[in-house]
Amino acid sequence: MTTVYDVARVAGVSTATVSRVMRGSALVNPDTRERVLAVIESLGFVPDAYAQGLSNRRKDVIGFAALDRGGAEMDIEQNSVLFVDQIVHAAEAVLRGTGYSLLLTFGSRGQEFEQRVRSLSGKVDGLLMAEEVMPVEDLRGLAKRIPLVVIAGRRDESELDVLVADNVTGMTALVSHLTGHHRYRRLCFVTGPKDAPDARERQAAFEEAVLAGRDSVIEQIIHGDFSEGSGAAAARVLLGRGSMPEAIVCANDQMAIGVLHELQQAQIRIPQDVALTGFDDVYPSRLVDPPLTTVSQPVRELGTRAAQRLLARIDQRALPPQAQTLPTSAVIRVSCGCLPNHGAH
Amino acid sequence: MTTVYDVARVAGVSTATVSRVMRGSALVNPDTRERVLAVIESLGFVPDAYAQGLSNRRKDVIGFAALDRGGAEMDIEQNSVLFVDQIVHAAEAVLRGTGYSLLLTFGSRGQEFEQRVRSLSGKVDGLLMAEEVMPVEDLRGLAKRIPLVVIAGRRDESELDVLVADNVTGMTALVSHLTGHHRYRRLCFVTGPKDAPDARERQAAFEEAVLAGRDSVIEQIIHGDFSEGSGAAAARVLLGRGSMPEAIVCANDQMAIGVLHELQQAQIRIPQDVALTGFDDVYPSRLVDPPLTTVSQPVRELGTRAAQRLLARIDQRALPPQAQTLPTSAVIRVSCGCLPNHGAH
DNA sequence: AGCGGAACTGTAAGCGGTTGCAAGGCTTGG
DNA sequence: CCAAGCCTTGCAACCGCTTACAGTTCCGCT
Repeated sequence: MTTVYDVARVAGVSTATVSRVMRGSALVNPDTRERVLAVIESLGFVPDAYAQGLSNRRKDVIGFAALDRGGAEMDIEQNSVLFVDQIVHAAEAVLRGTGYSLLLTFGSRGQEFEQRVRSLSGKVDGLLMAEEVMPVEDLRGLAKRIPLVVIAGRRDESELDVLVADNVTGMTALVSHLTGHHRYRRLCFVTGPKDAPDARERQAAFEEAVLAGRDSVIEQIIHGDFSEGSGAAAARVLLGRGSMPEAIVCANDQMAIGVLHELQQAQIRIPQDVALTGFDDVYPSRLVDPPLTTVSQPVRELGTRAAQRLLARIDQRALPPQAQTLPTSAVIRVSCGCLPNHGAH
Repeated sequence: MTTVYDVARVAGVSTATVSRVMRGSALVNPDTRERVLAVIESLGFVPDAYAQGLSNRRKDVIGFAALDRGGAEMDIEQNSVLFVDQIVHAAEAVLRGTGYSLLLTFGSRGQEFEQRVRSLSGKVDGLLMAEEVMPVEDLRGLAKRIPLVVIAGRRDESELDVLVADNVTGMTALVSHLTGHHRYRRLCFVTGPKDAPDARERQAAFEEAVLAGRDSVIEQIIHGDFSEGSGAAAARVLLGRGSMPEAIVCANDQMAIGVLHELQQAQIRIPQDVALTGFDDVYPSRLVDPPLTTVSQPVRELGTRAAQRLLARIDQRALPPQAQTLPTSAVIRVSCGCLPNHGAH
């Protein structure tokens, strides 16, 4: 690997001068600059970012840690990767302009992953964390040492920068569409994993909204884990009961898609026999037949704002922690029993 | 930020000892070790990875550069992100076990992006590059300085490690299904971007396969760019002609989905009025109605192998360059005119 | 008692950049 | 002709960690 020393030697100058040229300092004679640039070019010199980082006390790297539900072997369809990936792309787009790059780690909760995140924190200037990657107390500890922004973590965190989507209003609107507009009375809910704050919030909002309806009831709560497979399993539970509720509300789209396929396989028609809804409004939700009624989250916006907030905090570590809540809204398509074109595609 | 010096001072030892404890060296007195560990714990010390990297001459980071067709504002549906994201996840899963993490950069071809990749190369031990991120000559130059593995780049590269899917056999099988089994005669093709080697290969294979059929003809080639929108545009071109071909073959699934929606909007039925196929077998392709006949690529496998190959090369820089070709296969669903359950879902 | 060696620990020299400070060369003005 | 001052450049310290090498200390033996 060629270093500044090599360049300096070949160009017949000191390393200080090479460094000045690299960084575009004004105090270098134009002729010298040219000479050094030529050598850099011919040697294909690229400065070692680690040495620079050590000297500059900044690494120009942002870490991104997220849960990878399902482990290494998961396929895209079994997973909520779409959500995470959109956030990654959004964050990367923000950082791109600023010279930072994104360092990824995925994992599933546990010692090993926490260890990985810890060591990651030595490689970066700041950390973006999606969902509840680790216990809150550890999170607080981390935040003391390094700028940290949490995405879709628990809302009630006053000591951390958090970005969340407002699950409540979206879910409330959705349920009131089901119980009000459609007059469905008997509803089921398919939950997400217990360690996902979003999942818990959606469930709570669902329960509250149903109870708020005059005569609607929660017929059953079925546990899922955000995966399509767990949606299919939930459908099988329903099938096993012999009777369908009037509407099935899922904590995310992937599970709704799992439910959809499993029920259709069993000749149950959606929405004629039972209404079905999701949450997230991921890309595939509008592609399935019938198109899924769901709640749209500003996913990219979440990523964008999180990245911006992190940059701000890196700039100014003393910023008071702030929780930003982004709005969600029900998007009515067909699976709830509405006619096509009501508001779709 | 706390450093080894802080730890050493508090623990009353030298930095060398702290370092030994951190790295689990055997030559430290158990009592001393305990004491140092306690201090590390209480100070929340995490070693600066950059200083470690400088000293160890390894960074434990792998770079990943990919094209981000559509720019910063693209949404997931307008983009081939699904493909890239799957590769990222697969590669990350391989690296995870080895202590490496993945440093991402996306961009669209051009000076600025190449510059970004160059500087990225100073931050990593090796580079994974998806598609034709930069001109081949620059790629060769890069590869001289740093271990590099190209995914889905051009095949004919004997000086680089390359991983490609065998577009030809998949496309050939697909076309012969269309012209043989279904006896379609008049086919159209929607191309991908010119700078994507995969797109070029698929087109060439398509043309060759059609010409190989006795009486089938290429009715029209329509230019697309892998985005769903460009598929819709292609459909509009067809609609504008007044007549449909018998089959529309798209260079990827996203464009096929765009075509599908646009044609259905115009009351054209798939596959009754015109057959349609995609390429890649991304997750949504089985969700659309009708399910898309397409060609399945071992995307995750591509990412996995690329990462493994890169690790091997980092271990042993002198390895002779190698091109690995992974098989693809036609997956027959409904959009080609076959009945459901032929081989689907 | 004196010595060899094992077990620990400390000293200090890098790793490859950056940058404050000082020095050398020139220009300019008195 | 000399001093002052600007422009360039080099010297060397430092960023935080690792590790070769050089002590210390403490045993066990002879």
